[in-house]
Amino acid sequence: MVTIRTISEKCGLSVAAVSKALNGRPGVSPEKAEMVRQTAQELGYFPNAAARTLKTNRSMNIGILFKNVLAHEYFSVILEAVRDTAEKRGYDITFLNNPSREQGYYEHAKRRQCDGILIVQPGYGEDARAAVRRLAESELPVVAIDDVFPGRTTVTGENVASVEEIVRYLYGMGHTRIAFIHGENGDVTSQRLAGFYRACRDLGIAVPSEYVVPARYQEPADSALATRKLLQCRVRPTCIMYPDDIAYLGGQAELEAQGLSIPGDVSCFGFDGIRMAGVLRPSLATYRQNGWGIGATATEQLISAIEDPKCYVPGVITISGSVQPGGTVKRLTGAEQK
Amino acid sequence: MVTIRTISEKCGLSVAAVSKALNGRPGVSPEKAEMVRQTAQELGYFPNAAARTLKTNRSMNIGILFKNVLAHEYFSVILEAVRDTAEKRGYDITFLNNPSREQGYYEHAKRRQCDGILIVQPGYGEDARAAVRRLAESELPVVAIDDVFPGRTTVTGENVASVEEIVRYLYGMGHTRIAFIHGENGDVTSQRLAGFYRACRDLGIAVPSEYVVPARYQEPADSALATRKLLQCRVRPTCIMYPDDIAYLGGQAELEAQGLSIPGDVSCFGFDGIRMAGVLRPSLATYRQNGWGIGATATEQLISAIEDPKCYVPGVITISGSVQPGGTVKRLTGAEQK
DNA sequence: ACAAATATTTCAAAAGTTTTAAAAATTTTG
DNA sequence: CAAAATTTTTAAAACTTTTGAAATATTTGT
Repeated sequence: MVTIRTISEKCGLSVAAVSKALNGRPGVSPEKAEMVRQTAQELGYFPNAAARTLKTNRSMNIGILFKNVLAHEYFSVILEAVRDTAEKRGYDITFLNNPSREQGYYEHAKRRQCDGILIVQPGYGEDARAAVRRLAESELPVVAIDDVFPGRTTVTGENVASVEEIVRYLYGMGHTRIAFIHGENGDVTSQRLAGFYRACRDLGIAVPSEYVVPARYQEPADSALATRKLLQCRVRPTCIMYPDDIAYLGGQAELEAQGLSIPGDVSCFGFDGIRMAGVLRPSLATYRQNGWGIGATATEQLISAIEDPKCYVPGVITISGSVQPGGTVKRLTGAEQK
Repeated sequence: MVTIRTISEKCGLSVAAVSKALNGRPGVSPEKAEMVRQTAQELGYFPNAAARTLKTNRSMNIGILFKNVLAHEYFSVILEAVRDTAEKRGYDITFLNNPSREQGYYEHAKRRQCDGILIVQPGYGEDARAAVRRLAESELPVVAIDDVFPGRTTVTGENVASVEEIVRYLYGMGHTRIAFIHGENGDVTSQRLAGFYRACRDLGIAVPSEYVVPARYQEPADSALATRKLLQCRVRPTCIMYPDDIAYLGGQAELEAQGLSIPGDVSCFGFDGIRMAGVLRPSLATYRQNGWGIGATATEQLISAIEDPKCYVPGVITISGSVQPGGTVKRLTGAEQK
């Protein structure tokens, strides 16, 4: 194995000099530094991360909580962005294991000397919840995505403004009877609901309570059921907003089963903007989340905080997306609006 | 920081004794061992991975090549399986960075002391290809998924048999005019083609050359175009097989645009069995790959090889999936078969 | 040219763990 | 009960790197 010592012998220098040269530290003459780099190259030297970590207590490693979410394209994109950003800054990423009795997230992170932690909303149960809190309350730099912890930095997609924007868009297309099928309880959902109510109020749109129906994210069956309920309203909505693009598929199936056409009879709007949306026929109008931006920003924030704790600003950073029009929303004529 | 030494002082033992006790090594009396474990627990001790790695030259870390594939559900599932399996065996996983001039996959893996490497078919370009080969030819244990390297273990989904099974299924449903839109060149595609031709020959199905059309994986637009071509055949196929489920969406759009119904006028068959397939209307008949099995098996193989090199058996391990029937395939009556 | 200042290089220690060989304590055997 | 065998414990070295202090060499000002 070729180590810093091998190089030092070959160059007739001390290991200290070699270390400094390799790290571009002052205290070694330019010629010798060049010579060292040259030799390292020839010998095929690469630094031993473990030794470096042991000595410096820095691992250039970011721990990441990421559970059961890979199947959602939104999270996949976030992960790609995290990976890409971390790589550019010279960091590796390590998945933190599911917490067990003898080792929680925090213990795992410490054992691996993680320099910081990224919490990407894991589908955690009650037990894991405690382990997450332990992490959030630790001395480690932590940045969370789509989840808020006191005193911590959070990066999240627009939730209030996005739904407002959607409602405005639909209103602009002539819709005033807008139904909203929303996801299960949580910060994200309550914010989206707030956005929905606010936009409706601002635009003077009345919202019958039966137009707001609960369902779950990523569960087409729930949305199918919710859609059926909506179709039974005395005054049928002209447009239905779904919790997300996948959930929309359930609504689509239900509408089709009832012999209704999209957007001829009912317009639809998704959320997330996954690739599939543009491929469906009719293409799904949706709100395109900037998953890449969210992942990249969170990672940048975390690394900045790692490298200079003064950079750590607790609070929520919101990354906005944009309405992506599609064939599922029909422009209503005056007559249709009634 | 609480280290092995802290424990040794508290227990009045040497650090060596503590190390042995903690690792369940012989040479320390049961009572003292218990006492050490107890104290470690109380003090909240966790071993320093860097120090351990430095000394033992084992990192309990698996390097993984994984690029640009997260957006495909098939690969997401594989990654989840890898993660889960590695975790159960006490290993962490580290993404290997994109190769740069000064650091290829191999260098990164060595720098981080990875104990073994998992190559999950990355969408690599020509330059990365060289870095992959370097890895595959290294002394490190390597297991590849869906790609073959001489002298290495490969875990892959069924490619020949799967397509044979599909054709038999379609034949059983009364189809004999079966078209195949296939993905871009590569081992996977050529195997699937081989399976297609073999099954057709065995069943006595004639395959006009115009029934086999090239496209790309995960590219609906390609498949839309290919579908249009197929519809221009003098004798129109009764069923079209697509490269994958996402690609099918392009075909679906094209057929709809031409005013043809699925499966009334044309039956369709996908590949991969992603979740969406069951949610579409009509539900997509597809071949469900056992992504979890592939990921788990590959990881098991790799870890076995790491822990006992004698376990390393070069060759291809095939994990089979299964035909998943769906609404896009119509059972043809005698008359329709013509 | 010489002391002072500056730049370069080397030395030695340290980080936390494992491992080996040797020492000490205990148990078994003749 | 002493000697031999076995078990338990200890001390020290090693793994590779970084770092601050000490030592050496070089340059500058007078």
